[in-house]
Amino acid sequence: MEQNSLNSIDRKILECLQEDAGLPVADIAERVGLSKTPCWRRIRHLEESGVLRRRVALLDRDKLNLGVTVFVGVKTSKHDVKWLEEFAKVVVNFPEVMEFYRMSGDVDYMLRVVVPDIAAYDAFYQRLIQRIDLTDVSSSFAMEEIKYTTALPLAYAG
Amino acid sequence: MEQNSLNSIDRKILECLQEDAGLPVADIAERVGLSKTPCWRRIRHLEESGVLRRRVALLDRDKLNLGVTVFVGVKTSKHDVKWLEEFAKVVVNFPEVMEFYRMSGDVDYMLRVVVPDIAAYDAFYQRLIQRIDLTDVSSSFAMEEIKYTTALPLAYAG
DNA sequence: GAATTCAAGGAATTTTGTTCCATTTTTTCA
DNA sequence: TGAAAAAATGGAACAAAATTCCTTGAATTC
Repeated sequence: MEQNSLNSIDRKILECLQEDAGLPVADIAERVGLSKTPCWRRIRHLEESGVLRRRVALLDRDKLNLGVTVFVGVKTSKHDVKWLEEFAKVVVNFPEVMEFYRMSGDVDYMLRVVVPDIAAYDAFYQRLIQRIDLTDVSSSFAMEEIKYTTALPLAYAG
Repeated sequence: MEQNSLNSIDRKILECLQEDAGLPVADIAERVGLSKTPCWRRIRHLEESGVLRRRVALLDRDKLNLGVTVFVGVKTSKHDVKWLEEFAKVVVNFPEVMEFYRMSGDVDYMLRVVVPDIAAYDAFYQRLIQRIDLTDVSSSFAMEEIKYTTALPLAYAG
């Protein structure tokens, strides 16, 4: 029994839901060539197994006056666990920080920060370095968002 | 009449939906202190005005074997419009590219790429440079995703 | 302060989600 | 190979949610 691996129907279902999580089950069922009951059960199974994590609303950045995206690179010499945990905790709690990664290579951490304007970014920056001691921080501003998607590339998914 | 600006109820509604787009209107209504009809109308209005763009399903990267995130910086000397459009078109069409920005400063473009493993990233990279002539490309690998959210910081929103 | 516009809420209706059960298909294993 | 078991399917019944309708209350205008 294939407990985990997705077959082509499950993949199609996920593709649909990545595009539009509000699609009625009946519509999805039709697209994937099933009737609604088995389709519904597959969706529930995908939820239970955790493949389908959640459904969220995506808002318009510009309409909400949040047009500025900044990528922040952080280099640090302090590599002790305690400092790291503190650092992570502080950063995670800023709602302006939408993504936060520990990196290999040039920078140690990378943040994607969203704010209304440069002034707000500066304010954010001040609040950040006030809470944690950061020496080497570099900020790169995005001039244009050419693509932003939450849809994972399922072509690979096995 | 305040055609655009959100009042505190609209913001609460958006906060709810950014967290869980599947929440029944009745539940949201209760949380924001309205009955379902006016709450439903506000949601529809937010949709119609485009503030609420869409509802999507978020999947589990690891469970789908897509654990590798790479940030790709591209520098280019070719700044003519034609090349740029071609470049953008090619990049956008790669499903592995989840984010794509034109940047100020050090690099001209930045991509966030999601793939199963390093080998798949290399394959992606080969396909990319095969399609467009890129000279200066740098790849940084994320070791750990500490935070990833699609929820915009609405504290600012006016 | 009356008229008008706008937002709200309860109830009815429609749509969609969910369960139930019988049937078909697939898999297992003798 | 073929019967038994397991798993998946689909239609119908049921439950829950979304959507509409209509009336009432509040705010704004002139």
